Amino acid sequence: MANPRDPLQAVFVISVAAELAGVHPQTLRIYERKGLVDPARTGGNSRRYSEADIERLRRIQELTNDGLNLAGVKRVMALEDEVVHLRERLAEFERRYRRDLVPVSQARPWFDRG
Amino acid sequence: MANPRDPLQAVFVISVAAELAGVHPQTLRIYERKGLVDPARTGGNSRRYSEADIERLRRIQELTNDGLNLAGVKRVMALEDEVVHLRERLAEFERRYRRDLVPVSQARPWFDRG
DNA sequence: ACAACACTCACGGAGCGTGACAGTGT
DNA sequence: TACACTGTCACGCTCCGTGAGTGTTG
Repeated sequence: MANPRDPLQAVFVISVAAELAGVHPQTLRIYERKGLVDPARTGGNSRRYSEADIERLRRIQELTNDGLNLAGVKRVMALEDEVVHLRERLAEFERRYRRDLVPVSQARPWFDRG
Repeated sequence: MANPRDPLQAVFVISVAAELAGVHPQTLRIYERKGLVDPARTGGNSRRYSEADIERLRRIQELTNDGLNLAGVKRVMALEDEVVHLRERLAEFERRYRRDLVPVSQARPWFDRG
């Protein structure tokens, strides 16, 4: 239990999270107020960032380095999540299609032809 | 021919396009330089905006009104295009699945269950 | 008591919309 | 000639990162 490598285990205080993400600690507070990250809190109201939070912070850095402002970052990350979800559904369709329904004799199902 | 309602027919000069989109003409030149729109040009190098261009300009307005900067608008619109494309592929899968492969006796195929 | 957390405020750079200006084309 | 296009430049506003300052927590 309490494995620090668990991506959902919130272990990093703000100064460490800022260092890992390569930004000013104050910047992380700004991101939180804008709704881009939502770190856990201790009983004493201190932020604790998980490995997944750090990954998200790094993604935010990439996007801001590309010139996006925070409103754009928020919307882009939501859309990227949607794209991932749609790709997963598509892959699931294809898997089922192949496994359950395409005759073995049919070498190339329609979704492989174009 | 040359139907002005054709969404690909480039007919509006910049002042009219700006009025239709509700923005300053100079703003449209900025959008073009940033790669957000690409209006046609006449032989005399004047811009001509199509109905589709106007629609795109209105979408840009929506996004900037939501606080996005132009870099964000560009990326969001590309992602939205991708989402549309993925949804179309998904719908195509479902259509084929229903038509070709799901037995009539099977009332609810797997993709309708969750 | 000290270090690191919490929060708010102010400065500076960059992005973007708007207007002014000069030149060109119809 | 006159008007609307072309471009560039400058002003002002907002956004955002950074630092300072102060209070609180462990």
